[in-house]
Amino acid sequence: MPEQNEELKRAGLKVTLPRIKILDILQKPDNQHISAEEVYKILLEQHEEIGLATVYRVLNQFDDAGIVSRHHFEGGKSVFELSHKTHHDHLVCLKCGKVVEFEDDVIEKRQLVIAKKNKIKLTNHSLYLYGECEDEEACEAYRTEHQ
Amino acid sequence: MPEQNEELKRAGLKVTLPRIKILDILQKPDNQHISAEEVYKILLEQHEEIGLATVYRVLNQFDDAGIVSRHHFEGGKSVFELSHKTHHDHLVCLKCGKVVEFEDDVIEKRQLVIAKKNKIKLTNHSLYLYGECEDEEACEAYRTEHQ
DNA sequence: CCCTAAATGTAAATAATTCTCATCTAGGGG
DNA sequence: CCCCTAGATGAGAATTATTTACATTTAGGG
Repeated sequence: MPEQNEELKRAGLKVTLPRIKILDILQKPDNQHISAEEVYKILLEQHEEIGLATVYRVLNQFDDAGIVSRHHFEGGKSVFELSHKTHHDHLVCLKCGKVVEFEDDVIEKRQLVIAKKNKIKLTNHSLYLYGECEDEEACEAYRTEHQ
Repeated sequence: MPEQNEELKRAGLKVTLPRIKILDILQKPDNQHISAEEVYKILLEQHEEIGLATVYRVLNQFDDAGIVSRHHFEGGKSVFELSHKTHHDHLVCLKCGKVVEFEDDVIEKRQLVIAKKNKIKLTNHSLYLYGECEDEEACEAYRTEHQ
């Protein structure tokens, strides 16, 4: 995991246990779109003595550094995901909570057109599609599995 | 304002002073995309003795009833707007806070395609474009005017 | 190895929103 | 037109998500 340390150093952050552990958690495929609270719970399960405030602080620093990006899904709390991937938007099933990432050039281009038409220079955007899985069985299964 | 009372009755809500006053505020063109706190402040200025809890309750009821729709702009708090208009998305200037509403058929259609491709039945979506006014003077002026 | 700026843990503080509960009132039924 | 009750309200306590204060600890450059 020397690349991890590199990532922290590049961001001007000291390499500390909390940061390594949190980065570790964020890198697990299961933990995409995770909230601060959930990160904290996982740390507890790992018997790491890391405070919730530190989790929030570290996630904010990661966000500032561009290591993660923050999303506001419906329901209030923020969720985070590693941002080394290319830009993408989200499709969320409101029943089972499954999140699908997608990228659509047509939509991206239209956004630029719309912004320009309104004389605004686009800096970023958020697009969330909400719906329900067509396959109800798979949906139900996914939901129970992810508590 | 009998149409207002009608709107409340249709939603199964008793016609009460707080509801009338809040609906009144929401109908002013200046008060599009207003937060609960802001509604409360206006009520105070009008010397109406309406509690903040009531403002939240009423806005939630209006949302449930489809009278308003709720948006989560960046920055945490929810804003509300009357929803009698047709569907539209939002373009927000992060410097002056100006909000432009737009509707784009191309984007709408692409969303349906993307959802279908992922076997999800789309129920709703949120699209916010964030940027900065190209005309900096107008932007600054707008900002100072809207405190 | 040492020193300092940066990081951390704990607990208290904030912010947005919801809930509790005692009191009040809109409006349908008599 | 009055009365009664389900529904509405106000005040403040409670919750939830997040940030801050502060005393203590530690990473890592010199």
